[in-house]
Amino acid sequence: MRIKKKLTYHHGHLRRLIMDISINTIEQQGVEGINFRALSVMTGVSPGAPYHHFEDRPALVLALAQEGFELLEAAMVKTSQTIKNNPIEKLEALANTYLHFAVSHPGYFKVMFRADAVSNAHEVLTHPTKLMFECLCNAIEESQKQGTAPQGETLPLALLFWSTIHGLATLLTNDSLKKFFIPEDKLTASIIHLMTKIFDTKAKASLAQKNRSKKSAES
Amino acid sequence: MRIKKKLTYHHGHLRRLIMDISINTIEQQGVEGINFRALSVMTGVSPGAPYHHFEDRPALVLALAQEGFELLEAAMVKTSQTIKNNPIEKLEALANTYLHFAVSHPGYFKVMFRADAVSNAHEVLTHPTKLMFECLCNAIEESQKQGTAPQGETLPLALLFWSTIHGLATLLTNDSLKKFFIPEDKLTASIIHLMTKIFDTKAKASLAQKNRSKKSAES
DNA sequence: TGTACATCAGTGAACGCGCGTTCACTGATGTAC
DNA sequence: TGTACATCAGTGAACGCGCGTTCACTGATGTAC
Repeated sequence: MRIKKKLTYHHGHLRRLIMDISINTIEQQGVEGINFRALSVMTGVSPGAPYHHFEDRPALVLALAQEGFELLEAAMVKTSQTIKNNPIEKLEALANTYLHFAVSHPGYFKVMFRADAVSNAHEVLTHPTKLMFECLCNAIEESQKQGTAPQGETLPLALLFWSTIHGLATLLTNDSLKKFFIPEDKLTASIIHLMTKIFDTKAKASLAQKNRSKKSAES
Repeated sequence: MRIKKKLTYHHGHLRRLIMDISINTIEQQGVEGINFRALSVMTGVSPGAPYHHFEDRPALVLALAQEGFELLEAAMVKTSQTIKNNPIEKLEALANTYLHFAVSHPGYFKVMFRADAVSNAHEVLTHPTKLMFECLCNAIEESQKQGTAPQGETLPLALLFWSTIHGLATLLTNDSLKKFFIPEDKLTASIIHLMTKIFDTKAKASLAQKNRSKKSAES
């Protein structure tokens, strides 16, 4: 294996390059910004070349979404396995992982969560998403067993948790917060911490406690 | 004012019709589905006619987003004013209003929260959004004063609340839940209720309480 | 109440380019023997 | 180690249409007097 000569006839990593540039494009212009012709120009290749790696445009979009879901899933699984015996801490770490993924890979995040004809119900997308969601469910269930999350069905709680981190990720990546008021970086971590604390029934009890004593101090 | 004759030379409500059809199109195909030529066909009008009502395609998209934000803001303000003296109930009602808007107007919801060059930082969008967010902030602040929400800064709490309802709305409107597992209609209301309860420090204390007594019963 | 005129909101033909996609081709690479 | 051959991954010219946009025009509507 020698150092790859430049300007070989065979590009060598065209598929990878196309996907990377696409993600970059999506970050700036959204998924509609993806353009096979422009892509061929940017990769220094003829217009037909990309078709040796992606059947058509929708196939590229699907491949990007799939890769995104797999990256996110891998990150969540890894976080999940790293932290043992402390479900609340694990929940907070999972939330941070999710947020960090969205913020540092907004292109992937955008292409993953768009309901178009292509992506809907494709097994290659649903599978990693289910695994990712399982991480949340498991962490919450552990937390419930330990008595640090509200009792009852796990599913609604997990969905609530997912909604929260997904919503924050969405508002961050679509610039809703930047546009309107918020110094993002500072707040994100504290919001996640707040969320975890609110989820934690024990901590919550103490919040109410603090609250009550404060009130009685006032009166 | 007589009944409007059909087939007048002047259409009479072309602008309204174009916007309605656009929203419909977005529901099914996303914002990229909007197409001036198709729109002129669907409204039974020549290709040039829409340009008397919208400067260009981006202007139409902006108008749709603006209308969406105004509708949402109006709904939130109305809900906010309807419920007095019960901040927790108001919070839950606001959440339901937000969710209901997203689910019953997915076209508006989609066009509102997309970060493209057009919509970014446009005053016509930021203004109603700020007012909407203020509804949340006020309700949470009231709740804090009453001692039914965690103390501390209001902003992070409000942002957390917004994230949650926005995340759930997003996951619902982009079919993430439908695709993967969830019977939406049943869960939505119960999740919102759960969220509100979790937010409510008093109710939370009782959750932890129930929890503790259950644990001691087990041991 | 009728007439003149400005303005509004259509028509429909035309322009033009962006962009996805195809195709016959050819140079590079890998593998069998 | 060299040769033959299959396969892979490029080239570059061409096709064609979808779609935004323009423009000179004209019919309808409203208002001043």
